[in-house]
Amino acid sequence: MMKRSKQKEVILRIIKSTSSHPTADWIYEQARKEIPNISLATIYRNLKLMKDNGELLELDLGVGQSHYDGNVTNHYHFRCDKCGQIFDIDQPVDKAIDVSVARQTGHEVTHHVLKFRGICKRCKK
Amino acid sequence: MMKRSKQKEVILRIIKSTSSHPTADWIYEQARKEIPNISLATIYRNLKLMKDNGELLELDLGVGQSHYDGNVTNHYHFRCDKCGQIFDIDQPVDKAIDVSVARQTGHEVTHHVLKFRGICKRCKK
DNA sequence: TTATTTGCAAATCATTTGCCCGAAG
DNA sequence: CTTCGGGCAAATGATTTGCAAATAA
Repeated sequence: MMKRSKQKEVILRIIKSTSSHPTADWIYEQARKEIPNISLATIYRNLKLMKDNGELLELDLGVGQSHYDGNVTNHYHFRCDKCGQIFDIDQPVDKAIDVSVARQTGHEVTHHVLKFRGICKRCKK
Repeated sequence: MMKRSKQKEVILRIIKSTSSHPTADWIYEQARKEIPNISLATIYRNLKLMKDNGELLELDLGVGQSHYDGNVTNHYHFRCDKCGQIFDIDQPVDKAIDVSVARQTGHEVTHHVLKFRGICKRCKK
């Protein structure tokens, strides 16, 4: 019962075609190029729907806005403390650590979120 | 040049004497018991000051308010997706992974933040 | 037709700020 | 004294919501 709409298509296409981990705002600006009167609320509404649908990830970096990621395969991120840019980390996800923590704590561990912080290659120069 | 004040003392004492990873709001309620007319803005102002001073940590769990932790030694956390409670994870911090990511990406990695998610022991029952 | 979705504006919610007063050094 | 910290209320910024009109099924 989820209707498709032009705005949904545009939003999903924008997210799937970038690896820049954009914010809702950036997606909004891009979408406006195709649908000039699209509303920011529509962006947020659809991002949430698609997130709940497993079509994208919401990254909470703890600073300002959320970032969204069209790459739904589990992976880690690095955030530059200077320019704020987010990079994917090409490092295998360690499932064993979840098991280890579950055994140690007695909690049921479904997954973990790992974020690296520092200064990116470019800003370092 | 940081003046000491009764409110600073109270706030710091509250945080240092719990391992419940409280929110600013909870700290506010506790502080009111000792200083009834203390302001929430004062709580936030001092939490930020103390964070910048390295006296406490701010945990951003990506859901609602920030949580604060008087334990400044680097450690991991687990958040229950049902009750929202946060638990410390007694697992050694893996510094080697920072080095590995730095080598692989060329970025300067200062640290990483690792959060486990799932259902806690209590909620699981 | 009729259930969803949209755009818009107003509402939330956590956090921050401006301002003027009181307290610390 | 004189500067910094505090209380209060108003401002902010990101995200959400209510609602009537538009649109997909």
